[in-house]
Amino acid sequence: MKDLPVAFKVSADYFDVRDTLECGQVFRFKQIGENAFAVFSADKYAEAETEKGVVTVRSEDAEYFWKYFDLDSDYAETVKRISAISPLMEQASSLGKGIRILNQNFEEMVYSFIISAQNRIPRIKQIVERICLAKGEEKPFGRTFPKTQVLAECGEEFFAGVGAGYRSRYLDDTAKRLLTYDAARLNSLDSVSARKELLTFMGVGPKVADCILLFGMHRGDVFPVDTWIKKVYHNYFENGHKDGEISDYFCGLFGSDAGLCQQYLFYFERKYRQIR
DNA sequence: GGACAGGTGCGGT
DNA sequence: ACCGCACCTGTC
Repeated sequence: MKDLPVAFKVSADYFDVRDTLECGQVFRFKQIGENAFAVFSADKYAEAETEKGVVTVRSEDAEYFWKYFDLDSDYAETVKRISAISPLMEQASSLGKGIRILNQNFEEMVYSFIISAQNRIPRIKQIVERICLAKGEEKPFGRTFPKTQVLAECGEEFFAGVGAGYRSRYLDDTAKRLLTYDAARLNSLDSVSARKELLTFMGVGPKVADCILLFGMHRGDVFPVDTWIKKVYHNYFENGHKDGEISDYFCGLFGSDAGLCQQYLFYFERKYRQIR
């Protein structure tokens, strides 16, 4: 969009827009140019273009996207810390150092990651897109992600209609529950308690709960375990843990950097080691 | 055709 | 608490 004002410009040293968007934490974005991406979050919109080592973000909501892209955090410092853990972490963080953990909308993350269960990214994107097209508010840049008040009245059939499959029941149930849910109280809890609480939502298991915590509540001390991470564990960390213990194991290993380490390892395994 | 996808709920031990 | 299995829908 030409009339979109420049919100800010930042160095691309620790900010690779493509890697950040494609590492599986966000489902509403699209490539709009060779080095340009459009990003949607809740009811907000931005475009990010990278040229000569500088990322230019255009948006009406500068403050929102500054926080969204986590630009107050010093990733150089974190990468240094993670690199010191082991040669593998040094390699993984060196490859993924452009990835930033986004500050996304809590409710959008809840719905999106319920959809993500046993699903591939292109289809997750497609289902989310259909939900926005059908129930989102129309804006100059496209459609917003619908608010819970709207989703709570859609009914299970609506979600089935957009291709959510057996997750439709979970989405419907969760929307109705979020309607009267105290998210502020959830935010006040530590990550372990908040995780326990999230597990009581239909369709939210350990993996989805961790994704909501990491991407929707900015809790860096959690470690989502999916099939890729299981491969990572068995390939490089095998230490006799059962699947259900892998998340705790990595949290103990990486502490407050766990979430970012997960992203680096995920990226590493997926992009550069596509062996089985 | 069947196995699987960035898992989870459920019923059986 | 810990298994094993079915599950919408696409794709290979």
